Amino acid sequence: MSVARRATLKDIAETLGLSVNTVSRALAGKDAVSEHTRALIQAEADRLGYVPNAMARSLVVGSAMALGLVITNPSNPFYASLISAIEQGARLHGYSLVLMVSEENPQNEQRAATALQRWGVGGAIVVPVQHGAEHWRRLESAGIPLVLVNRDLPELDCDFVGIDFAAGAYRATCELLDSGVNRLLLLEEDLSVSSVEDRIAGFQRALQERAVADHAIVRVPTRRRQSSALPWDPGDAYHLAERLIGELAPGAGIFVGSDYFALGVYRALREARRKIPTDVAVMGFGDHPFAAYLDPPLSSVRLPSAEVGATAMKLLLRRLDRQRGAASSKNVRLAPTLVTRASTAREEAR
Amino acid sequence: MSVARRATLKDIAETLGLSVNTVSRALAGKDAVSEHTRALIQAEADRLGYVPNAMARSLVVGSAMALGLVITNPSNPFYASLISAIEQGARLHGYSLVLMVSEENPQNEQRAATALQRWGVGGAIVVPVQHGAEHWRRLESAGIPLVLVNRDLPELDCDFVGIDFAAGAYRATCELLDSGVNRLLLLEEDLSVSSVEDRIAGFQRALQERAVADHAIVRVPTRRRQSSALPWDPGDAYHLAERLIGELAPGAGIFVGSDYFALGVYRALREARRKIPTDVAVMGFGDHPFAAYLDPPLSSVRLPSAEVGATAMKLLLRRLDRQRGAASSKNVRLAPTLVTRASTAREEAR
DNA sequence: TTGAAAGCGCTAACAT
DNA sequence: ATGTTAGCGCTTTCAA
Repeated sequence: MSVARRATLKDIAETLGLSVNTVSRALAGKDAVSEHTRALIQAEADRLGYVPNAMARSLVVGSAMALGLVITNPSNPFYASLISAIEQGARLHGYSLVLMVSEENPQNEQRAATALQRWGVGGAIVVPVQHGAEHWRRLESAGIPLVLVNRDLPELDCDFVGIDFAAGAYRATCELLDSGVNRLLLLEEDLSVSSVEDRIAGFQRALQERAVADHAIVRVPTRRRQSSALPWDPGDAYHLAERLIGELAPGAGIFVGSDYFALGVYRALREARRKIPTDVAVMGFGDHPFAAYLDPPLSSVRLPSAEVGATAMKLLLRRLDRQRGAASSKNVRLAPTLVTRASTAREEAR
Repeated sequence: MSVARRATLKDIAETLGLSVNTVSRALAGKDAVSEHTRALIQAEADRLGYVPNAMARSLVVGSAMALGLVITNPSNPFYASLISAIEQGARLHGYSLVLMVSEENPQNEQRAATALQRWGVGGAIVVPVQHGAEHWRRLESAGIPLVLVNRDLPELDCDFVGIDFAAGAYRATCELLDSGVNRLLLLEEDLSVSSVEDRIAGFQRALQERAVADHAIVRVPTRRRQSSALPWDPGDAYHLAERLIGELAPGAGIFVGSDYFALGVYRALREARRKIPTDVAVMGFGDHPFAAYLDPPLSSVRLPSAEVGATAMKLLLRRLDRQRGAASSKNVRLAPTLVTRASTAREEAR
């Protein structure tokens, strides 16, 4: 394998007896080049397989046609589809995407911030770990616009796109109550991140409004607490549900923070021979692809993940266009949709 | 928000009355700098919040501390965990990761190849679309090592890491037969990619070895055929299974190309009041997190996705170290593991 | 131990 | 329409 040195503008210029500058302008599609020479240059560039050097270009123009994306965990389906949407947006606008993963680890996140600055990305979309924000502030004051996703950082004055988890949980809880449930359990991860807290808030608001006294919030201990960005484990919910089931009088409802937890709850109920929704209604969160195919199909809260990504990208591009436009920072919260299925069927229909 | 110009070596050098060169060496941790000046320089760098300019550096040294990852679809759980593993590997070795998504579209893939070359990545890990490889050959001859994942490109002489889908399908089929099944159905996507073809080959080999005459391969028409990188849709399998179920005498077995298809099959069987595995045994593929929690728990073929990622990264780093070491290209095929659950329980146990 | 000079590949300003 | 010059921020000779 002969490793040919990469062709440069100079190579083209020399064989054609032109100046580097002319070649640059021709290839950049600028005016002030005769059609004739342009054709010559193009031909020679093709012949040599010329590929412009992005680093040299970026060095001159001061910033790279690259954007950063910092997330906590690409394996999480929500973030996976976020990546999808954001990469697509970047690609369609001619940007490359530098992906960094924090694994929920503040130190990784700091390194990521620095790396993005090193690379001179034009801007970044970040799902922050929510432990300190100096490193992000540094980026901002270096003129690198940030868009926060999913978790806000009040210390930072930048765009934010998230999902209204509280509203989703509120509606889900109402739906459970409307279905005729008289005792409600919330199974939620034992993590202090805003998504969890917002869900709890929404849950509580619904209960207060309807003065439902009989309810409990059960925090599920999770490995995710220590080991960062692990997936939700249905087993965690299963073990907990197994123990709780005895206390569940018929007419109870269980709302879980993730469809994965619902899987565990389903199994526990199955093994205890409790019927869903007759004995216990179940409401999921996330509307994963499998939700509709469980037995019975699981009601769940659908999260507009692709929309979140697209919106974040839109906001970032807006900043990038109106260079340092003093546009005040936006705060967008997209509403989840409730998908009602048999696991929360109304009493009359049971 | 005041946009401070980014500090450079020159800034540090000037305030300290040193040469740019000395500052560079000090910050790069090289010898030939007195401890005293090194400390001074470090202090000043910290004060100014100096962050080295990766583009300038790369321009000089000729290649960037960045690697490329080109995949077809980040939303696919398999690729999601591939991203995870590869990003982690890159990070631990000081590389940044440029992510490009082809969406199974050859044109996108070509653009990705070019973009990677522009950015001067040191190497790339690629899940190719399998429609032409000239653009990849270009990268290789430019001295950018490639590692192919999941789908091989015979035209290219580079490292390959994949999963032995055929072996997985073979073992899964054997397991079904051992469980006492007398008629076998394979539900497979109507796509001509090597993963699908290999699964079919493994299936057929098992049947031939045991001289099982009663079997059929049903290709499931899928939107994925046209619209590229869509997710597997359980509904596709559901609709098909609905129609096929009439023909299934008790003792039949269904092997599906994806656990998502199994979801559809489960529903169809449920609605037809056919018991799993008593009436029909079901074997999945992929061992998604939900498989163990279905009713009955779904036997499936577990794919070592993280291992694939880690191996690919290892091979790439090997190339990167022994610069253009003429090491012959490796061809690694990792074996999937069969996870046996109730959906294929042995006859005697039924 | 430190500095001066050159140059990586490109673009931007200013000639011509 | 084309060329010249300068410089982006850094590293790499080679001298001192």
